[in-house]
Amino acid sequence: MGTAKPFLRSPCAIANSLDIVGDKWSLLVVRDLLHGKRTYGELAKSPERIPTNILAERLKRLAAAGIIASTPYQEHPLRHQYTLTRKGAELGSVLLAFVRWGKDHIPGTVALSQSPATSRIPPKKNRSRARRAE
Amino acid sequence: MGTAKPFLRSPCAIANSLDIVGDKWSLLVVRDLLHGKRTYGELAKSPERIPTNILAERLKRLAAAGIIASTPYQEHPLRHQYTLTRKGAELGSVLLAFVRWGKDHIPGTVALSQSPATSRIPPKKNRSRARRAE
DNA sequence: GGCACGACTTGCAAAATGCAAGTCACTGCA
DNA sequence: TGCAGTGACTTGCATTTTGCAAGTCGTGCC
Repeated sequence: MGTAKPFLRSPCAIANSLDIVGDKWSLLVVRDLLHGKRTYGELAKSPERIPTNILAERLKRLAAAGIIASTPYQEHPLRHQYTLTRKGAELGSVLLAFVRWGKDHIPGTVALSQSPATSRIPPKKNRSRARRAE
Repeated sequence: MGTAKPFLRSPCAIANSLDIVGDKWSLLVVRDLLHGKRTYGELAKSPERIPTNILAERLKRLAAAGIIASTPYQEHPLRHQYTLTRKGAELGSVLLAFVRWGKDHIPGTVALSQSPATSRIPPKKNRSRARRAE
């Protein structure tokens, strides 16, 4: 149990943070989640068009790292909604630092302001005929 | 000229920042430079042991992105010292956000406190016999 | 003269990325 | 009733990026 943490590279907090979210996509997923997106489809439609296989893998990785939590919101086709854990939400300060730096030093970039969007899970259009046997 | 920025993925400041430093090594190099390291050898000796080919490539990339500047500090074997530009130094706030997040959420990690080290460029032991023909 | 050392390069195997399809389980409508 | 969507993923590669191990170059030093 209490086996000492192996630390992939060193005990440095920065190095270990980068081992978790140090790639081109993870923080964009966190950004979208902070902005209120919740389903796979919404995440896949972000302007950067993350490849779907990578999105699926990142969601697993981030969940394994305790940054996001996925809870099923419907049983049958089995769909989940993804939300940030506290740990994940606190990456917000890192995102904020990136936004500031980017706007200051990369001409033309903008902060995709978060539109709370109040996106609910699929409007759940009343299923006219569905209902499986049983 | 005034050609519109292509924007690799989107105009988002975060996405564009990640296109520059969004990998496992770049920010560690920036960290070391902020901590006062200046030569290739010093950077290569960091606890994470960055592979030397990757270090050489990252230095080129960061220089091309205007994050670091390399100036020769000796002619003959031709050696450079690497320093952060203002743009690079301002990544400090991003690093700081990562340190805080890492220390709060990844047990056991620490901030490799910056030792100004006052590391000068090699002590320049007076060259006893060097001096090439000519 | 020759070994050692710092600063890079080169080669190559292994892993990650990106694109295009394919699959599964419904939903919607004729 | 049946068939074309649609959302949420998987699977298959081709390409690119890592990472490890050596190799090279030009001295410094004895």
